[in-house]
Amino acid sequence: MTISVVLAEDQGMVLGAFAALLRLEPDLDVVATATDGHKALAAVLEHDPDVLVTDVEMPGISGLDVAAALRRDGHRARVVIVTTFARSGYLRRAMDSGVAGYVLKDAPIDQLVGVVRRVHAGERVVDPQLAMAAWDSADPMTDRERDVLRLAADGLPNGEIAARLHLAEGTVRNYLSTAITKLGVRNRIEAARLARDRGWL
Amino acid sequence: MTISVVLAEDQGMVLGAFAALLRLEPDLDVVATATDGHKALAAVLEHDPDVLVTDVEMPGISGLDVAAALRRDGHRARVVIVTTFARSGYLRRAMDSGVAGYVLKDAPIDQLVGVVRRVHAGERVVDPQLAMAAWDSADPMTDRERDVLRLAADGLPNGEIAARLHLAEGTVRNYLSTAITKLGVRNRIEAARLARDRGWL
DNA sequence: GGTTGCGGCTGACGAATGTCACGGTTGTCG
DNA sequence: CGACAACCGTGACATTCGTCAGCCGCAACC
Repeated sequence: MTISVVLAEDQGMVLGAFAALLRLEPDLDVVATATDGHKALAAVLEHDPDVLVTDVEMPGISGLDVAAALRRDGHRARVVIVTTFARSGYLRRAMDSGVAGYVLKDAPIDQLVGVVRRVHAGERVVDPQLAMAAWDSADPMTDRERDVLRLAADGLPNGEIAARLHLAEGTVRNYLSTAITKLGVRNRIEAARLARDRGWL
Repeated sequence: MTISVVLAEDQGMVLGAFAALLRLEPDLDVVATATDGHKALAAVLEHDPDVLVTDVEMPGISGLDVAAALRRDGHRARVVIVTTFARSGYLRRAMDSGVAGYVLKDAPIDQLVGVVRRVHAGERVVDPQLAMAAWDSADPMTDRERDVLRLAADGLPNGEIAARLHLAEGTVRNYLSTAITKLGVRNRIEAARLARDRGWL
């Protein structure tokens, strides 16, 4: 019995390479591919595959959002996330979204096929060293601090951030200040870098 | 007659997928793979391949640096750059380094094989729409402005930037100001984003 | 030789950012 | 209930950042 797979990845060349590779496995059947989150979701609904293999960072909606949507609708497809960086925040959100597997693009290629099979067999598979890292790095920021930092990271000045969030400018400064302190950095730029690297934005 | 290829790419899974794919072509022979710039350079020197296919962004030295080193030593290997983003600054540097081919990971997978063959045949191949973009987007910044912006992008405050470059703090502020004006943005954060996206840092 | 333009460099000054002390609301626990 | 802790929100104040006017050296050009 073959395992049907939908594959989503925004870089066409990588998508093509992964697809070609999975097709070499006799027990796997790549029934569709997609280059963004919306198309991935549509492809899953249309083809009802056993497994969805998806990148996190894609144009439009992310792979994590697709996983959350499938879980909400009670869809049977099991989701494997394949991503570039070991961002522990992503892993946490992935777990909350009921993702079944989490693999790094740094890993050897054989892992991908193996994880697809194990996930289809009912296991939940996470890169072990990544699972460790997720524990001791919980996001210390509050929702408001995250909102403000997200906008600050795009280069918006405080005044504009305040306008968008309907806050006083002093309030925006204060949230940024607490975020900077909590993260142990010197200014908004370093705060944004650190938070992004950890997957907290 | 087969074309011998060395393949360099830091993400193990992508490297494996590309390698597997190139090996499917009867006229291509992948003689070695590498996961960073140093290993790529060593592999080329050891195996003397016809073509080196390499990513730009890798730990240690970049693919562009490898290309420049090979050119300097007068090595016969022809270089194909495969990269994620259409950063026109990279393309410019690639051309200066004597790179023979430049492909985007967004492109379909068939292009990679095609470009390797065409490059081996003596052609110089660049994604056409990318070549257009490179023309009208020359870096308007001076060397000093670039130095300062690079450090500012890492979140260093002006005082520390000044110390590292042996400048007065006012001078640093001024370079950043001119850079911000030239790029047509509002502050250092937006300037850093824009310059990075264009490959100017 | 004059002058025109560009890049490196600087200090002064207004504008934005970061810090601090504080009040209001909500939820939890003894 | 009262005490406590956590988060949201604000204005005042010091620090940092961004802009401006200007000086120097150098190369291009008539």
